Amino acid sequence: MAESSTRTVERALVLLGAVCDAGSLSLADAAREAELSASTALRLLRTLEGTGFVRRDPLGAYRPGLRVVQLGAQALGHESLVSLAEPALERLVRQTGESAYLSVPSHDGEGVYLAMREGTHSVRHASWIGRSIPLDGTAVGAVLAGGPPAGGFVVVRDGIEADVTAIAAPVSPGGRAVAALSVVVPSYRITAVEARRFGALVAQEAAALLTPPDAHDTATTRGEPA
Amino acid sequence: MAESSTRTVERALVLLGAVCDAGSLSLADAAREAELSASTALRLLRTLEGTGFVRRDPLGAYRPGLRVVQLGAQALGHESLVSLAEPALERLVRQTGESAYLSVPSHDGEGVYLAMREGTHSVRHASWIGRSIPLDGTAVGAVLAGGPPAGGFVVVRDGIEADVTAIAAPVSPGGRAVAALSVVVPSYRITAVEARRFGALVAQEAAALLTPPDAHDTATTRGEPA
DNA sequence: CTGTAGTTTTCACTTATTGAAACGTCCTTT
DNA sequence: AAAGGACGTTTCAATAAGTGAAAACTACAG
Repeated sequence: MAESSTRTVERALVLLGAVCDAGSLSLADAAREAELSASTALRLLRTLEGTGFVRRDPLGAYRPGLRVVQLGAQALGHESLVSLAEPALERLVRQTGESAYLSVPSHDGEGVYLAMREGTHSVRHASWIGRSIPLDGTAVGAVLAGGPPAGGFVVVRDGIEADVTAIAAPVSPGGRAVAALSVVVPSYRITAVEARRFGALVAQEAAALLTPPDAHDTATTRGEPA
Repeated sequence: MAESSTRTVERALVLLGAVCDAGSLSLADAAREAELSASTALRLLRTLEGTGFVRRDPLGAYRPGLRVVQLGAQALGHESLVSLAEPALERLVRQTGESAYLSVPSHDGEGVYLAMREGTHSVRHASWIGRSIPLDGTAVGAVLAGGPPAGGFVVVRDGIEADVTAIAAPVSPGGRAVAALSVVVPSYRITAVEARRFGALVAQEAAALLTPPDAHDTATTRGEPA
């Protein structure tokens, strides 16, 4: 039912998230962000600092530490989806000229961009890996949260971001969407017809993503040899 | 003096680190790794799970969660060093044909690879972003831990890894090494003369890395507008 | 010089974390 | 088939450990 969580740890993690989200945060700001008293926030941040998860810059502000970078990079490496998706993103960029993304549902009812490939146009959509995206009113959200879309893909013109059209398709092995491929285009550049063409491409890549039925990373599972 | 740390949080972070290092860990293994009782480990891992820092795979094993990937990717993006170093790594690969790395000292007396560029040779060194490297007996370690090397760079032939020669130079604005650039080559492929040539290249790039005297990322500092 | 905001330390309160023990389950061994 | 072992999970009493108000101290701004 409710969550059996350790409050201290939860708070520390919120703090860590706040620091990472902001990129740089003063103690007071961090405390406010996490709704903690200054003394508690200080203590927790010190712990995070001691373990390398945050560091203080010369002005005393808290910043993400190297441990975060290290663990994140490791995790990204292990994330088989990302490596699997790279070729697909590559192809989408080649075929559409636009930036292509891989995103997955996050734990808190949002989505996260896991990988991207920049488009070739000089005016392109500027987003980035690790960014959270709301599931409401976005193409990615529609395919991640909702059931399988009608034509296999979703087009959202001028959703949360004006002047931008997003085209997304679900990666759903066995029905449930575990990820989304998407292409994001400045709206002025795309017609309804072309959007459908792109949609078909995205849907095709998304469908093909997990079809090669091999066990890709069973090697590193469960402890080491003796 | 000693560290004023919250034990609970420290333990949880150790657990998180263990899971990320292993890529996949059973509860019992994680508990052993962190030297915790099973019940404590379970409770803490549940907290980490609830916040998205770890997730359980279908077999019940713990794996790094999306939050880790997200925060790590964000941090990597903010890490100005990485973006600054990209062109330098690129150039090193072009000039040497070998894999080039950016690494920084970690909090625990080790180093971490932050960025790399793969070499063009078909036989190349396989390492990866986020990997820890000992500071003893490595070229990177020598420049990160020790003072400024004699010729501006360090060559270590067959250090911890046999058959591999590493050439590293420190990025040290104002004396202290904050990072290292390095090139790693299969030993059979490189002569002493060429090693010196590479060394000069690496040293040159390392020295130039932080010279453009501009404040590169003051923009995102300290909260948002109003 | 006075006032406001931030960072840090201290300390008494008590809440929230802890780990041994017990239980059920799923394998492996005999 | 039965015994043994390892794992995941739950419970619960003991107490270790986290908490936040307040005060001290610093740094600015008016």
